Amino acid sequence: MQRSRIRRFDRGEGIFLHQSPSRSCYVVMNGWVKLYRILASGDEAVLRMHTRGEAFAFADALRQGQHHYGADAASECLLLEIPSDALRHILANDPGFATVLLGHSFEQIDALSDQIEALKCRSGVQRVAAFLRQHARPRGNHMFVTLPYEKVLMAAYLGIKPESLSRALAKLRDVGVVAAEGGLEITDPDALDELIDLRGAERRMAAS
Amino acid sequence: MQRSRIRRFDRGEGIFLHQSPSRSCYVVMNGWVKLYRILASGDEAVLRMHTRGEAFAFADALRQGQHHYGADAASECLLLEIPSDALRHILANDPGFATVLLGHSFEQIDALSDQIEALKCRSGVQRVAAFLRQHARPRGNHMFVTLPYEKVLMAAYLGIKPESLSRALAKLRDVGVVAAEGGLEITDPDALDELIDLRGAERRMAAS
DNA sequence: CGCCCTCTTGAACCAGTTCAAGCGCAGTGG
DNA sequence: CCACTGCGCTTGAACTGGTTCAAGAGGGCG
Repeated sequence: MQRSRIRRFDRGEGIFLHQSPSRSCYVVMNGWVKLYRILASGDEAVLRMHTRGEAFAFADALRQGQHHYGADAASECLLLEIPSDALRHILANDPGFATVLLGHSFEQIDALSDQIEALKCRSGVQRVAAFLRQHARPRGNHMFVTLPYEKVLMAAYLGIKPESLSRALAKLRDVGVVAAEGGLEITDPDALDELIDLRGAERRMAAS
Repeated sequence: MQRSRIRRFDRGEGIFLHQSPSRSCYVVMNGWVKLYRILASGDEAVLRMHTRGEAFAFADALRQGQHHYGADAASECLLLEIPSDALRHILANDPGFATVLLGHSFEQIDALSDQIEALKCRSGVQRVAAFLRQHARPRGNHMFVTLPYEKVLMAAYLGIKPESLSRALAKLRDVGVVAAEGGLEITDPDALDELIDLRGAERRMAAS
């Protein structure tokens, strides 16, 4: 573990590139990291966002190949950088470590499955609403969301354009999502939950 | 391993339900299996399709909780059913087995990431095209796709409605995808690849 | 034959994109 | 001190991709 080190990244700084050789894996100590791919078309697909306590690039490190995605700092952040061979060394010597990694992989799979579920079945507004619910924390006697990063990035993560995100948030004002000092306040969480579970036909009914 | 057994399922038959207690995991010997969730809205999200040689529900089996998704036979299929505690027993006694499971998990993560990439950046037609390329096999001096299951299911997997899939395939006829005995023939794979990598603005140019 | 099931097609409609303009604000330089 | 610029975000209007609803074609089967 003494071979690992803490590194600081500025907002927007690259951590590693897609298809670069994998030399390390990372644990987020602070801030946000974006995992993404640039397609042949030039579009960027944001695969995952990671924050404090979460790990990434473990799979790439263990397989000793290239990174399966790129990683950028989405905000200023601190990362624990673990060299790939150090990781493999731990895995070979500590039998319990494989189980820890397995557990971690399973959580990733769950998170990705949730995303796919949302992309296939929910509208943009619903995905935004779900995103807000997920990031909402109690504050005083209301729920409060501190937007974790810029809206351009949030939109990319949700699979919509920034303009659509802007319009989605405008619509959510009717359901008690109001701009507040440094974020958004959710005055009626139940209404938000209800909106998230609406199916297509019901959405139109509700809009009228 | 003598505690495992081979089971046969008919097309459409349920294998296990979402949130039912996890008692076994499976390896597909033959046929296709659909992993899905039913949302509160009533919509169905198809998360993954698995075929010969692929495994599923391992994560659920090891975590000893409930299934994180439902599973149905998409076609008639043969599955190797492994009881959860047998799996845990192997994991505890065979140190190399954890590595195998890890590798398997990483492949799942890659597959899910690819899906997210497609859903966030590609149009419906492009996803259909990519699906066909992925399933195309050489046959004579052409590429040929045997459609693996009904189009309703294929559409759900691709995150579009059956009608849209039908129209997408109609559009792809212009790019050399022609109906043939028992499937589709791809006369110009390069054209298909090109279409897959087109970005929004270029798509409209090409359409004219 | 009639029935069901899968798939296709058409027309109206809606969600999200695109392009363009405009606002508020921080940083810069005259 | 204030114009100027760049950036993040919002808003409007036109447009497109995909959905919805409804109708119909074709095949398999009792």
